[in-house]
Amino acid sequence: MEVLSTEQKIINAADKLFSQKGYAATKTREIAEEAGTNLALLNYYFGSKEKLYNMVVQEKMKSLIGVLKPVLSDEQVPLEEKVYTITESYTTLVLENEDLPLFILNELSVNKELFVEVTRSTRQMAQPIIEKQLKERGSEMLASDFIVNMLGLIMFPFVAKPLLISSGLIKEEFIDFVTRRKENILEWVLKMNK
Amino acid sequence: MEVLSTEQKIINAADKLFSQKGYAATKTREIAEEAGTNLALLNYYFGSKEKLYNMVVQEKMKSLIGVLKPVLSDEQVPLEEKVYTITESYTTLVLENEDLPLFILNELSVNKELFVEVTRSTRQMAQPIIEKQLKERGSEMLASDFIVNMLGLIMFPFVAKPLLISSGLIKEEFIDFVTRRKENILEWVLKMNK
DNA sequence: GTCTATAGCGCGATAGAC
DNA sequence: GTCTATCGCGCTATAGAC
Repeated sequence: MEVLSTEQKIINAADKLFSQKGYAATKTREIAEEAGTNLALLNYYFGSKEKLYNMVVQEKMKSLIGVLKPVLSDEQVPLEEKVYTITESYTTLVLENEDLPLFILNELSVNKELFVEVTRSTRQMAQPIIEKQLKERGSEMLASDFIVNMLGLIMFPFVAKPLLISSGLIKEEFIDFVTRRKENILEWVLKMNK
Repeated sequence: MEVLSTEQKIINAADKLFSQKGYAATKTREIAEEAGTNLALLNYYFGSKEKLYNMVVQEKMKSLIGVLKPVLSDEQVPLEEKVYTITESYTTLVLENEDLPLFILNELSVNKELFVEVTRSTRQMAQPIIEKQLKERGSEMLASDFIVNMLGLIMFPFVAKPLLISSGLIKEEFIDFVTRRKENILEWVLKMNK
């Protein structure tokens, strides 16, 4: 039974609420209540709502984008292994944090400059490598299509989860659904490149 | 040169701003200004911010989900044609309204009950048909995977557009990118089912 | 129908006691 | 470090003149 500091409790509460509802719709009083404390302490520790938010966003972004770069841009790792590794780690990561993809996409659509450095350098490193590896396999697919297709197959069920649920899928089935997909994505991606 | 009524100008402005920034972050004063009028008229025509919002959401949802049901659940339309038709109409629709997918997904993730009727009936009609058509082609893919894969390949580039832009893609290239993909998605989907 | 002016309230932030 | 009480701004909504 771990005891969290008030500061950490506020970060956790903010993380949860910002992820679910976005910046504008989340009230600082709600965060404080969710953390079991009060508004004054939030400002005591973080100075303002905006500073607290930026702290949460930075953390989240690192966890999501940080996975891609080293795997994609490593010339020693064959395509199959890239797809397999990224499918595994993203599915696991996002299953534990299901609001993360939509949160990041929203953040990016508002604050477009936020992650230019990370994403641009990832692309510059990875694109030529992927392109070469696709050619070696005799595929004519573009590297950008390859990456978008792979990420789409992995992530789309999570961003579209509310649609799936709304159409009748129940919560437990959703976990089964994405877990089963994990086994198929490598096969699907390879077939598309044939 | 068409002249719009004040009421219609407010709807258009609300549509634009709600889609870009969401409900909480959009101020009624902004909407009024964007529409070239004032706050009082907004309330005169629509009663409240919330009522105006609901009007916008209903419209948008119909335009997006309404495309799927008749095509997917028509037994006379073969799978190839389904993929082709949906790819064409969704790509065109969303190119003219790029914030739409993310907007709908956000709306659904907050207000989960909103579209249960449409989505549930679409699934109940379409799932058995798709399942049968997949079997006839000798594919062992599940209907749910088929639909998620197809929609993911079509829509994911749009929801991930900020990421693509952030990684270095420029605006004009994005249009080329999704237009070129349109030509390939049918082929990709068919290969996946082999 | 359209406007200006303002009511009324919820929000983020802070003062100050403990 | 933690709390209660409160300030002051900016928001939605409305009253009332034209």
